[in-house]
Amino acid sequence: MLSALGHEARLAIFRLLVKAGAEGVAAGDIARTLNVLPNSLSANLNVLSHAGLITSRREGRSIIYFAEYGAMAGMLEFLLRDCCNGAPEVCAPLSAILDGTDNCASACAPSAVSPQ
Amino acid sequence: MLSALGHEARLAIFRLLVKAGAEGVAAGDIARTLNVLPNSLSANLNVLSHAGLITSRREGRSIIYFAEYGAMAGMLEFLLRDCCNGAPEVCAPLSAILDGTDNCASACAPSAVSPQ
DNA sequence: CACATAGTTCGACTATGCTGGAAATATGGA
DNA sequence: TCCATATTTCCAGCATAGTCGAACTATGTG
Repeated sequence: MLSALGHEARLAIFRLLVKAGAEGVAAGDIARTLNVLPNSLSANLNVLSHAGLITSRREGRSIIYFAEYGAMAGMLEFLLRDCCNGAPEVCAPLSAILDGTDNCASACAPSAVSPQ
Repeated sequence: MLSALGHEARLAIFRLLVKAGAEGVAAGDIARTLNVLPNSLSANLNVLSHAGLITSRREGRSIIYFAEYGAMAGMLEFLLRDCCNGAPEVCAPLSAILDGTDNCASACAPSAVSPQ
C-alpha cells in the first residue's frame, strides 16, 4: 500500500477518490481531471486496486472507482501503532486532528457522508 | 516519504528506529539486526534520510540513526486530513487507537506536547 | 448491425531503483 | 604510525516499474 501511494500520480488518484467519497469517480473523469492518458491511468488504477486501496463497479459504459476506506484505515492504524508505541509525542498533534479541532470529527460526526 | 517507506527493507529500518526511540541505533546494529549488507543498508538509510524520515549523528566510529518523529507526524497528519475530509468512518477506529484504548493517548494526552 | 464512446490490454522502449563486490574514508587504539 | 573497526562511496549488472502508441473488448445508441 505504501509503495502504491508512493507515486505522485497514484497518490493524486487516490486523493481524488477519497474526496469523492461514496459517489466515486469514473475512470474517464479521473483521466480528465488529472490530465493523464487513459492507458497509464488504467495501469495505475490496477496497482491501487491490487493494493486493496480502491474498488470499482461498472455503471453503464463507465467504470466507477471508489476509495476503499477500510484499507486506508488499516494502513493508518498500522502506522499509528508503530509510531505511538515508540514515540508518544507524535500522537498528541494527531489526536488533535482527529478530535475535532479542525475538520474531522466536527465535520464527520453530523453529516455522515457515506452509508458505506 | 511514502515511496521511501514503500520498500520492505526501508520500512523495517524505520520501524526499528521508531521502536528504538531517542537512543537511536548504530548502522552496524541495524545491519546485524535486519541481516542486510552494510552497503545496501547505507543506500537505504540515504533514501530515508533524504525523505526526511531519519537523522543521524556520529558517535565515535559508529553513526547512530534516529527516526524523525516530526516528519512521521506530518505525513500521518497529511493522510489523516485527506481521509477524514472525505471519509468520516475512517476516523472512528483511528481515534480509538489514539484515545487510549491501547497504548497511545493515555501516554500522550496528559503531557500536551504541542500547543499548535 | 454499424458506430461511437469508455476502458483495458498488449508490446516495446526507457528509465529508474536495487543489489552486491571492491575500494575508499573516518575514527579510535596499540 | 600502523592497524582494526565502522560506514560509506563507487561501479557494474540486473530487474522492475513507468510510459506511450496501437489494438482490443465492452456497452449503449441510431
